[in-house]
Amino acid sequence: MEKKIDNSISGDGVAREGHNHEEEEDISKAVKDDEFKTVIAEVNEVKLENARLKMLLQQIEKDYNSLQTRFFNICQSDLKESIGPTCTPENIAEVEEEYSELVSLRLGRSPSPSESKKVDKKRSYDKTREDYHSRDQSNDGLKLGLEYSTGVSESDLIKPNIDPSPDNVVSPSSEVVKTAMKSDDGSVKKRAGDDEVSQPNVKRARVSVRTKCDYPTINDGCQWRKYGQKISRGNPCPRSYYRCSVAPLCPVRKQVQRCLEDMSILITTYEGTHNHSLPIEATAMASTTSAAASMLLSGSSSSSQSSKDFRNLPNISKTTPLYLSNSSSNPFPTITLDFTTFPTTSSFTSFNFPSNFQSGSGFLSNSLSFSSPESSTIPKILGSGCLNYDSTSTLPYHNNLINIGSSQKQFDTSNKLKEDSSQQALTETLTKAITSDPSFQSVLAAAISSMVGATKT
DNA sequence: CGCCTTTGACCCGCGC
DNA sequence: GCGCGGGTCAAAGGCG
Repeated sequence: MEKKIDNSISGDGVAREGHNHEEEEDISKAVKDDEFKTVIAEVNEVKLENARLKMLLQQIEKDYNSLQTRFFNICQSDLKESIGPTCTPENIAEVEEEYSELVSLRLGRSPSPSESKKVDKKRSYDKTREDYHSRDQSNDGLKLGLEYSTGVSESDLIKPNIDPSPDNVVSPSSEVVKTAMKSDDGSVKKRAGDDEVSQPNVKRARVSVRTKCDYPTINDGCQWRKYGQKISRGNPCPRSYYRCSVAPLCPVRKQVQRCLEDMSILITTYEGTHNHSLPIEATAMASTTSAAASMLLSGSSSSSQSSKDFRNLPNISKTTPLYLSNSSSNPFPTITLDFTTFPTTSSFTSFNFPSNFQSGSGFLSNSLSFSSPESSTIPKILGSGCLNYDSTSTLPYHNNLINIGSSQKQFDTSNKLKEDSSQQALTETLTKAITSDPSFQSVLAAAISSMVGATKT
């Protein structure tokens, strides 16, 4: 009896338990279903997003390809023009070779024969630098679009957002690549902080800034430590060598020298990119020089071609040489920003340096004047004040000149009539320049950032 | 004490 | 190979 009761009780109990368990299972099942549905919905959303991104990517690729085609067509048409009616295969080969040297922005460009030789020489020169050189080659070979090769980003960023980091092109070496150097006893020692300078064939851009300044050096907001001084040939004024002392491993250097023609003009040449944060007052100069160097590198040819380049540009008259831009003594592509002139009719103030940047001594810049052999690729922009762009030598910096395109048109901005009549063409050309040349965009960006920075401070 | 400038020596590339 | 010039090193000294 007891057992029956027990059984019945226990049986009831089991039945009840089973019922409860089923309910719980139902509930958990419902919850799981909900979760499953949610996950599926999320997956679907992700899929949609993915599809959208794919489409975007395809669109970008499409745009890129069309731009590439257009660019190539332009190159081809220029090529044909330069070949002229007497068009022989030899001619074509010759001109193409020349183009390959002149146009470093050329899409998919492979190094010119001379460059290849250089590279080979480099490799035989020092195997320890092979990695670096291959990187350099890759930088050299194809630089396109708005992508800046920023070694800076790998370590530390300069404050301005727009940092084209020319010297990433210039100085990926600015990271930790130390130059080996043989000492007297034959052993190999390292030169502290000599990251890029002793890379003999590395393509390095320099940005030369001409300012009217009574002080020994301009105050660009950065901290510098002098490490050497030399009296260069032909100029009684000594050249001083400074190294950035903000960060111990910063590869940036600058040379300061007075101009022989005008002792009031101070020529400051910057080299390298800061691998650390900069004080806000130093960012304007840093971004500007970076942008300028970026532009230089993206469109520069090797220095050895300067004479050939000049030959191709009879319209460009050579001006008084600067010591730092002497092709024989300066194997590096150099870009010169001339802030010694004062345009009166310009409305485009591109570089506003901090007030302590010797603005009182007449430092004011308004634009860039490009006189370049690479006219086919580097848009000639704006000038009064001036930025002279060239591979090795400083080309004439005409006040109030705008050199545009390969035709080397010159717009006298001081002449209002001409300005009005050419306004439309200028706008069109500038639009083309902005849309076609990433380097120009970088300079423009730097200029804008400088302006924004100036208004903020 | 740390940072900077000065300055002579040294290294290296290049032209002859 | 040698000389020249540019660029850098590193010891010594100054300065705050």
